[in-house]
Amino acid sequence: MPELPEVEALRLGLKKVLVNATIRKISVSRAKIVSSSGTTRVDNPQKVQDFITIPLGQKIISLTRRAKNIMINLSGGGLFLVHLKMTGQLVFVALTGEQTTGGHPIQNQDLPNKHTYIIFELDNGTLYYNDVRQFGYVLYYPDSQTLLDTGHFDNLGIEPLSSDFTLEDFESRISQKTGVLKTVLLDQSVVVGCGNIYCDEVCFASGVLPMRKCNTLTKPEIKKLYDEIKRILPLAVEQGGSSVANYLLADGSRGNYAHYHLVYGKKGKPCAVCGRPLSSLKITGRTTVFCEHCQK
DNA sequence: CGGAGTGTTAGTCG
DNA sequence: CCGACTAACACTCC
Repeated sequence: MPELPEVEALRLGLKKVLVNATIRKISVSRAKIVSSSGTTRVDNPQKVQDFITIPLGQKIISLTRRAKNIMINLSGGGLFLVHLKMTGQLVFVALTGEQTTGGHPIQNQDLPNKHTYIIFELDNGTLYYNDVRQFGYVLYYPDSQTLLDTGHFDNLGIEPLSSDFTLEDFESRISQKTGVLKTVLLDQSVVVGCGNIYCDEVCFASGVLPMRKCNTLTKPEIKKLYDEIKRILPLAVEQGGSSVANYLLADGSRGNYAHYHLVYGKKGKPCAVCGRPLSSLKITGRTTVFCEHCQK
């Protein structure tokens, strides 16, 4: 269930092993995964047919990312768009047996397994797409313009890891908003990349309560939120990256997260700063954890 | 066993 | 334009 740092760490890990690999064979065992995105999911035999035939013989030339989407770009100009949603995983098993993975926390399990829906056989190994809840998708587009024309990226906000993400930009975006902070941070049309974990972590690190209305935030509070987004997300990419590289070293089902979370999943546990028990509340239907004492 | 909850996000409705 | 809610689906935890 990856947020931006996990997706970026996965991209960086896979980039090392996938670039220059040639696609030999593709199998799809659940048509809707490659047929359509969104909530109305329809099997489309023609899309499956194109997906498993057009890319054959092509090389993977690069892996890029927009928000939580990974693009696998092919030598023929086409590309795969991957969104892992809640439980998607990509696992690459090299011919040497070494594994590179990321996304949903990996269980020790056979590959392929009952949640494997796509298998890409490459000249240097095999790439598996697994997805327990099947919300994610891997779509093939003949070129990047066709992807843009779908409007898939139209409502995405600024990339927090890019140099375009400036304090001025963040301030102008957030101060216009009337909603509560957590909801706005979760809203991918403002700043992309924060999901339920990083929203809570950023709010805690910034000393700001997640239920604050955005238009009541002071300039120093906005600056602090901005600084913490710029600090925490790249830090998490690094930490994710260190264990994405080789999953045999990862500590089982908990995966690579949790080591450095200060509030997520810690309701009732002592605050890392003041020791008082952390509180919890639903905001926009999402469990939110915070410290009543340390966050204002 | 039953119901709630899960790192996402599109779509719908008032 | 908003916010609230739902759906897509499988599994785990009380």
